[in-house]
Amino acid sequence: MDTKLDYIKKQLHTSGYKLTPQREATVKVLLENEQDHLSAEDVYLLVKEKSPEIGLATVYRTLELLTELKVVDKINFGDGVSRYDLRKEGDNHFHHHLVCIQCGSVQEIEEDLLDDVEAIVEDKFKFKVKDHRLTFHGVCNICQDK
Amino acid sequence: MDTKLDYIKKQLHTSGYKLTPQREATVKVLLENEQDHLSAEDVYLLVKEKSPEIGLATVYRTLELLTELKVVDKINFGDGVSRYDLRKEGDNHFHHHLVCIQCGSVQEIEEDLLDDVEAIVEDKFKFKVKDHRLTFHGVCNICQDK
DNA sequence: GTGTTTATTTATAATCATTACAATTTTAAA
DNA sequence: TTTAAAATTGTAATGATTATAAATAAACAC
Ligand SMILES: [Mn+2]
Ligand SMILES: [Mn+2]
Ligand SMILES: [Zn+2]
Ligand SMILES: [Zn+2]
Repeated sequence: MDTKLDYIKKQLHTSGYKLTPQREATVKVLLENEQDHLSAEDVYLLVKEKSPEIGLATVYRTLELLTELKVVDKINFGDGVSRYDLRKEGDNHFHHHLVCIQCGSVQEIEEDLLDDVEAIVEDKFKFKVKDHRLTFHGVCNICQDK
Repeated sequence: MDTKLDYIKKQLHTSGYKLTPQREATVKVLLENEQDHLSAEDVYLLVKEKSPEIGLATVYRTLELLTELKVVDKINFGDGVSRYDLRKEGDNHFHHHLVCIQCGSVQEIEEDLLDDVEAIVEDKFKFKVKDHRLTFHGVCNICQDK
């Protein structure tokens, strides 16, 4: 956990930003809830539990900054809010998601799986791929057993 | 164009809805701008040119209805608005997009390309795929030549 | 056809996420 | 210390979307 925090601290420093107490509190919440897909409001409420003096605007600005630095990915599952997803250290492509249309659960896929598709896109459409967003909508294994 | 309108009319009727003049005007705007990715506001402004008496709420409700019926897909490219994309007749999966991070252009890919990936998802994760969203972010061929 | 219910639309107000702003505090530099 | 830059705070403003109530239009029953 601290290794990851240090790594993020370095990423901030590299771009000329400091890890302020508020930013640290925000990053810690993200690290402690890595499997979730928290909205800005979610993060704000969790940060406030340990640092009640933090402002909502700061959380928004921190998440925006982390998004710019590619520490997190901002994603939208179609409900009205943006959600923030920590990137695994070293990953240069965003991971994929399986959204269940029955129970709403969100499962993650670490494997890239898109090498072939990207090759086609680069070849046929002459499009230089930098990143991607892939979400499948369907029925999760638990809901299938009902 | 009229064939497509009739087809959509049928889809509405099948689900117990009528093609009111307002809905027809909205669908026509979508058909006339098939290559674009219009926001609700965009659609509203275009509809108003020919039917000035239409209300914004009606456009929103119509787009919502068409989304439920899978006549259109609601998509979010990360700017603050939802955009609406007509499905090609008979397509049961949403098409893909190439978003240029330099000029902002959005290119469409009709080919599915995901058969193999979906097979893996269904097999390995026991997830029954119903639909997908795939967007590549990168540099379009025009911007590469600069 | 007349009266009655239901669906739809309209204009507008309310909501809610996000962003902008001005004042204040913290940190770094001189 | 004095000064300047960076960051934060609380709150106001914005802007997209949704909810509401009154008005219209369409479908239905007699
Ligand atoms: Mn995720
Ligand atoms: Mn499209
Ligand atoms: Zn499920
Ligand atoms: Zn471009």
